[in-house]
Amino acid sequence: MARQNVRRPLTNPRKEAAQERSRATVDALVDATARILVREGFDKASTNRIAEVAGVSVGSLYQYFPSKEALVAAVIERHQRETMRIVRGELARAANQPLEQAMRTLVTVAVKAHRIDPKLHRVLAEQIPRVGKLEKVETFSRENYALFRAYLERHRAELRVADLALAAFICVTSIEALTHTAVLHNEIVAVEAMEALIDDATRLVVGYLTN
Amino acid sequence: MARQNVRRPLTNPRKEAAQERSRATVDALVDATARILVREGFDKASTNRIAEVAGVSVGSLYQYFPSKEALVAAVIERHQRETMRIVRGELARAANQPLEQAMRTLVTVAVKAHRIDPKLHRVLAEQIPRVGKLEKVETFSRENYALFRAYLERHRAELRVADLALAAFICVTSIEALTHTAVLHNEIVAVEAMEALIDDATRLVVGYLTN
Amino acid sequence: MARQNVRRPLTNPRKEAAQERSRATVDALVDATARILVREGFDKASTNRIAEVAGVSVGSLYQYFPSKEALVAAVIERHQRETMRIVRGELARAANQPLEQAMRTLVTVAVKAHRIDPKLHRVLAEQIPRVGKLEKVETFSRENYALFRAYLERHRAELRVADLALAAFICVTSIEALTHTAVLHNEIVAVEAMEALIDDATRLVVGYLTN
Amino acid sequence: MARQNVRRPLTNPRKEAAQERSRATVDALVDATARILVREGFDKASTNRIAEVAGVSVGSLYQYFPSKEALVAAVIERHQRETMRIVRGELARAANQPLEQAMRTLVTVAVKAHRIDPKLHRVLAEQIPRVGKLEKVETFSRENYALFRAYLERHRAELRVADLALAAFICVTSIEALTHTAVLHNEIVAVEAMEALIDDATRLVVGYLTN
DNA sequence: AATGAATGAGACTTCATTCAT
DNA sequence: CATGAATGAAGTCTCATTCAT
Repeated sequence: MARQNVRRPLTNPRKEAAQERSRATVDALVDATARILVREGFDKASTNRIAEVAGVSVGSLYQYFPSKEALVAAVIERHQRETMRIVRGELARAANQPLEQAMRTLVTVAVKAHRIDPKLHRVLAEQIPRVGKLEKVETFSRENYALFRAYLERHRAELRVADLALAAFICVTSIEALTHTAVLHNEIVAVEAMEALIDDATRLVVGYLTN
Repeated sequence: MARQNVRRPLTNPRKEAAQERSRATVDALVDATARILVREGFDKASTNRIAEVAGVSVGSLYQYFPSKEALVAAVIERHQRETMRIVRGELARAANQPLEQAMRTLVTVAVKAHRIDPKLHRVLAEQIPRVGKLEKVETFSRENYALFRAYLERHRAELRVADLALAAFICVTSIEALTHTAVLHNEIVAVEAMEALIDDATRLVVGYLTN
Repeated sequence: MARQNVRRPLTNPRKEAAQERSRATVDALVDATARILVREGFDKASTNRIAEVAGVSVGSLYQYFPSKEALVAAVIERHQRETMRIVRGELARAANQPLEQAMRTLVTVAVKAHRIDPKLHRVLAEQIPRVGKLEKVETFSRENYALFRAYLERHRAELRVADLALAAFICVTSIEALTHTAVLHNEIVAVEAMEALIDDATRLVVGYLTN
Repeated sequence: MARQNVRRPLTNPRKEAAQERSRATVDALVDATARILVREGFDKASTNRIAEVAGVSVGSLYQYFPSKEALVAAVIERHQRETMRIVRGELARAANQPLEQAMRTLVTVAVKAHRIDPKLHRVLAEQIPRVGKLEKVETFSRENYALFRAYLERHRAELRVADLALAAFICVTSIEALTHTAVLHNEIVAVEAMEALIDDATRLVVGYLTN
């Protein structure tokens, strides 16, 4: 009551604090969503439950996210951002490597990417379609595909494939499927097994591109 | 007497639909489910909607299917049965073909299989995990994998891969992913494009297996 | 089609046969209802289930009973008829017995009556209210009450109670409650225990009436 | 965190209704349930109807009660609590009274208890068995029985009954049945009639216990 | 902004009853 | 008459979202 009359400097520290609190709330909500998604599945992820796990009221949830979809989208986005952060550097490195090495790098990175949070990845892979547009994921694949294609263009001389677009499709799709399945379905994979997979996946695409 | 108390998994159908009228109803329901799944997605497939589209009352739906899941399971099963019917014969043929030809056969069959009802296939692929046990699908993949592996055993002499299990995994996974993605995501694919894909997918696995 | 033209003697044996079959069906239905009521409770007693247990189609059920209520009513009626058959004779005997002996007879008969089908009795006692009018039961109590009251009138000289109506109410209600509770709630009662109960219940009402 | 997963029997309430508005809602729901039970019977007491009569949405109903049964249980509990509040004091008084006076007190209290809300009492008596565990009621009877038995123990010297357990059973059961039936079935009872009943019921048990 | 009580459309399912065969 | 497939009103319950405090 009396509080409202307290003067504060114009560079409002209050606001900053508030902003920080907001960010914390948002994070808690996204965290909670991801956690529930992983531990209990999409169907258990009701907004009330999410808010509860986040230690926040439903009202607050809707202060920051206009809908449940938005929340799930945020989880996806964050997962993708994390993936990108890890992947981007290594992909850049690949750009300057000779073919075989580059392919090995790609495969290795793909495995790494799938290992960031395999369970979340799986849930998202399985339930993303239900969340409106899967644009985010599409975007991601497209970027991968584009980078790969560009690499092929630069190394066209070494290749024995006619249609680079097709070649890119084949390589990207195969690598993605192999690493995805390997990581998710044998959730605990012995290191050696994974190394063998990386070897063979590399040989698969290199052979295809160069023979 | 005791019969009635036997608990069945909720994904099995309820009655065998002896009479003709029954069978028509059951078919209409499965049809309707598939149609809604394809046109409107899993979330719109409420039991009331399904019954409505099937031109039947909800009561009838529950006379034959103990739950919504059972209906989806029936759709899956039917789709799988159809797929199998088409695939099985051709796979048998592949068993006696030389490597390259066999691989081409496999890829071609995979494309054909995915073309049976691509949209349905897509929905099922995306939402099967939600339907109780995905046993049926697993069974399917396993069968494919086993057949493939057996083929490799018989042709071991021609191969340059050490680990046949790994090789089978790589080939089956790649072929499945490539044909799946190619058929579903470019839903209308020019014949030539598909031929090129088949060529290259074949080359991909043959190269991998023999170089 | 041709059948309809077959001539039959006027004393139609067909009809008798049919009547017998009808009776069998009706009995089967009432049996089934009682059995389900006892074994599975009122809520499980759906008309479809009843028909099934009776080995008859629902359609037939409705041929003989206009509603589920009618079926339950039939069960009640039959139970009451059986009870009466057993009880009536003994009650008649009591009419000519001296007070104490008569009371003992009544109590004993009440125990016997409750033992005819205790579980059914219990279910009926608990769920009859739900079946429309409980007239049948009321009728039953009224008859008991009237008989008892008449007995008191005839033995008025020996009694030390002023209000015979009240006395009848007190005795009938107590005997009913005691035997009901004793039989139903200790479903397996040692014979001696029951004898003791009979002794004391007799003493209860005799003392009340004569002191 | 783990708290939420604790399974509770479905007859316990869900929340404690901390705020004032909540409590009002809960009360309205229990009230509405009792009212419908009395006026229209158990079968008409659907959750939607209850919510409607309570002037509340179904959602709110389920916010506080996990099932319809839980609501009925709440009604029972409340009724029992009220009964207890009235009865307990008087029973305590009886403990120190001489036999005849004590019995009269008990009978009088029983009448009073049945008069709290006779119609509700009747419905509950008839439909309680259907509501999961009738623990509450059983508990109640047991308490009565135990208190009565204890009284008999203390006055054993004056009694002419051998088996106190049996005697307690007979007295408690008779008093309960007489007052229950008297109050419920002659819903409007002239005061004198009730006095006469009390007199005679008292004489019934006193005579039994002491002659 | 935060809270959490309240909302209500809508999902799933059952079951007494009807009716075509 | 028998059969059993079909009906659909009605019941229970959930959950995304709103709104008064």
